[in-house]
Amino acid sequence: MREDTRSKIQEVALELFTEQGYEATSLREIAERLGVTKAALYYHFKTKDEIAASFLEDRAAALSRLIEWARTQPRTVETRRELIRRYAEELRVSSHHKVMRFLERNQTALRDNPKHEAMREVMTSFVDLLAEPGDPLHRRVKSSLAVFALHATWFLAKDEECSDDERWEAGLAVALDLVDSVDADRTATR
Amino acid sequence: MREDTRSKIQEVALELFTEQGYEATSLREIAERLGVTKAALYYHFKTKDEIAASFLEDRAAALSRLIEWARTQPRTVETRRELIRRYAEELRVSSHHKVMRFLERNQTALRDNPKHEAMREVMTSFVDLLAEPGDPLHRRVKSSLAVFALHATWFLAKDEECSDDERWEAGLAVALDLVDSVDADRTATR
DNA sequence: GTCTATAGCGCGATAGAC
DNA sequence: GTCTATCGCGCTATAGAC
Repeated sequence: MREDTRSKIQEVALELFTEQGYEATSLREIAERLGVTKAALYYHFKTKDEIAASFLEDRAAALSRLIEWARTQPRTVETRRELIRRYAEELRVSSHHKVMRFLERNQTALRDNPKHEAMREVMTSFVDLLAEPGDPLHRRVKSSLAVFALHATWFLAKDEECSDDERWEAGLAVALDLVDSVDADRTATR
Repeated sequence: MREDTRSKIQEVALELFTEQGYEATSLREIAERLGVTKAALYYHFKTKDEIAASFLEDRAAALSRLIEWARTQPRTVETRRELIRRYAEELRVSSHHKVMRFLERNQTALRDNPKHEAMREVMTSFVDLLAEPGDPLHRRVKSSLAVFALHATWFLAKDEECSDDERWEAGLAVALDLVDSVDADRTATR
């Protein structure tokens, strides 16, 4: 119950940063929500940016592990399908989708955060694994959309008349479909 | 040369809001870039929010006209394909893609701006036109991705080794492909 | 590990001269 | 239509007691 003030700060900050925006959320609000003062936050994190960096770093590391795994595999459709499945699972079981939504909604505000830059690079590597080096632009766009399809199902308005599981399944189905479609196109024009 | 101070403010504001973020851009920066003072901006716009609202309103109106046209047409694949083509053209020839990029990167900051809310609603209507009322979730996700594909080609890093025209064509090709794919799926399961 | 108190700054916005 | 000057605020961050 002592040291998890730190993780409670992260949890509340992630929620407020996402819902109200990073810049629009003051440390006073975060502190108030936790029943402490601003000064207490500064014991756990040196700056406001460092709070954001803390969860970006965590998720970038998780993504890196996934990428490392993929690099040990042959560059086939099967590997790509499995990569999509594993990433979809990561989104489902961890806070990953929350962090991605925070990122998506605060792109400019995080512009100068080094961990944001690191996260962008990892995402680029991830998307690169879904395409072949020589693929034309339209295939690479489609491959990016596969990843975006997985995110979109978490980002879309929660007022749809369906459960999180249904949303997750729909996103996965569309992503796999896109990977297959890119592969079919590649085979057809070989 | 007189009244176009107003449009110069809009132009500079749109660029800075997009590159640095809405909240991170101060009125002082906009004024300095134009060689005037903050007070001059207040002659043309009552508040900072009103500057953002001014270009959101303009593009929401353009999109509404497109939607009105589509509503006079039969709900067929051909109409949907033409709708996608017309929207792609709007993105290409006007400032529309700049405004959409600004929107995409400043979602939380614009949260309380009424014109942002209006824009969201218009975009929802637009995506709804691409799907049938009874379509399952995965088809609606795919339809949204068609629109996102058009945006993505403008939003993606400009450091790709290709021209704006090539990017535009790739986005259009992928978007039309998705519309066709949704229609094929609909026909197959009828 | 959390508190009170405050420094120091830049912001959006306004008043009123020209 | 643009200026100078200024107000009032809330923010990040720090100092130092407990």
